[in-house]
Amino acid sequence: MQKVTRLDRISPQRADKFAERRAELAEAALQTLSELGYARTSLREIAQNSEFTHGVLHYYFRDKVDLILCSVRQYKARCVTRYDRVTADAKSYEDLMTGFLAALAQTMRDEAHMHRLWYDIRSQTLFETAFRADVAELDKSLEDMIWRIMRRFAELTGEPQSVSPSAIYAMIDGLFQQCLLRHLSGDPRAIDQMQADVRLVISKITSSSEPPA
Amino acid sequence: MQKVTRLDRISPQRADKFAERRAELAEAALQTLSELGYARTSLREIAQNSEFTHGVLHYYFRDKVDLILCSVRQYKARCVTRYDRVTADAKSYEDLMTGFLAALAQTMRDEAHMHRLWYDIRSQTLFETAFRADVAELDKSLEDMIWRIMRRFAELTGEPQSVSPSAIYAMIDGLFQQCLLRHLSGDPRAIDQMQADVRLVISKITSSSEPPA
DNA sequence: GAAAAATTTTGACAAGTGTCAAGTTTTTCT
DNA sequence: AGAAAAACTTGACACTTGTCAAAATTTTTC
Repeated sequence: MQKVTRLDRISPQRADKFAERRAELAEAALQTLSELGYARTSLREIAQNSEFTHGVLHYYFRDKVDLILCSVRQYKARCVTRYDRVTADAKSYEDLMTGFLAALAQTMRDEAHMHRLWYDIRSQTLFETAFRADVAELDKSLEDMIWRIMRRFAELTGEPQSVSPSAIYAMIDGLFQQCLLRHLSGDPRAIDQMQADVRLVISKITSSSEPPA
Repeated sequence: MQKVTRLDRISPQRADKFAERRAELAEAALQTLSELGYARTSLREIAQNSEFTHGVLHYYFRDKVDLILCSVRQYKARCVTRYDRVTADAKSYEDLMTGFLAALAQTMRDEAHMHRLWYDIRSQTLFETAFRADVAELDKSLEDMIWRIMRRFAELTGEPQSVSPSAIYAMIDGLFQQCLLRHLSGDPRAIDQMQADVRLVISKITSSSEPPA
């Protein structure tokens, strides 16, 4: 039992096994967090969503923070390429728009619980410095993801992009977050409305216009 | 001791006294929540930020949820008129813009902890149905507050508003939230950047333009 | 000023928390 | 197969949590 010096002089297959189990437990943590939220998630609850008992968590993770950080990183890996297929496939402005809006709607429907976990963790970051670095990095990755789409829009229209990547991301994120809350509150029009809003905003953003005098 | 039937047949001054203390304790709760965040705020901690001991909280509030709801409502009353002075005073587009951006910056600097509390509570709403109604109502009030400003912008330019109130609110809220995280993380350029972003976005939104073909 | 009511404190409760150490079981290696 | 290492379970610890009832205190009422 050397969970600390584990990565030294250990056969690669051993290390893989270790990492695999870590990933498995991190997955259980994600499941639990997305179900209960950060404030109500306990280690025992996480263990119950896995095949193991609560003690094993301290065999694979230093402490609770370590586990949650691992979970967040794992979450990240899955979602930062979510729209890349859309960008690659689009042949026209309307193509890209339709594809993007469809992808937004789909992830809202299928992964709403994961999204609420993300906003919960990011809010924790406003209080707890422990998660800040990782959350900032993930946030940047999401910004880049959105920016890739916006660059493609600009390519297809020929007009230059005047709004900064971080601002566009923040706005679309705001619309997405608003939709998530409505969607989880049972509003059936939430997704349609978000699609209309995002469409309009992108059209406004990607077209040049003079600011009023 | 009739904390339930209290409002019946009680002299108004008594009821006021009761409401006053409730407000006082709710204020202590706000203080604590904005300092520690929802996940780490306990009733004993709240009591320590007041002049009383923890037991008194159950004299004035049914339970923890009741207390927090009361706090949120109290928070609301203070902030939904934040920008109304700006709207009233502005004589020109640039006037309104400058005033709004200055007000945004000031509340970001002065009340950052309260803002992070708001985003924390709103995230809780994604999991807990208890706060949903109140948070939705407050969110709507904030949307109205922003809309009053945007209507004024439209008045001053003469152009009609094409983006919906909820969409504009969501976008500005997204920019504000992003700034808050950066600001609390110690980024000195966060506020300036937000001001520039908000300015650009409003100018794009309040000017008519054709969506690209 | 005594009785009654309202207010506040104190201390306890059951339940839940993160953490960890001492076992038990399983796997790996020779 | 037997020893050693790894993986996992169990049960406990010190502490915190929301809640509440009983006692102590203050305020009001007559």
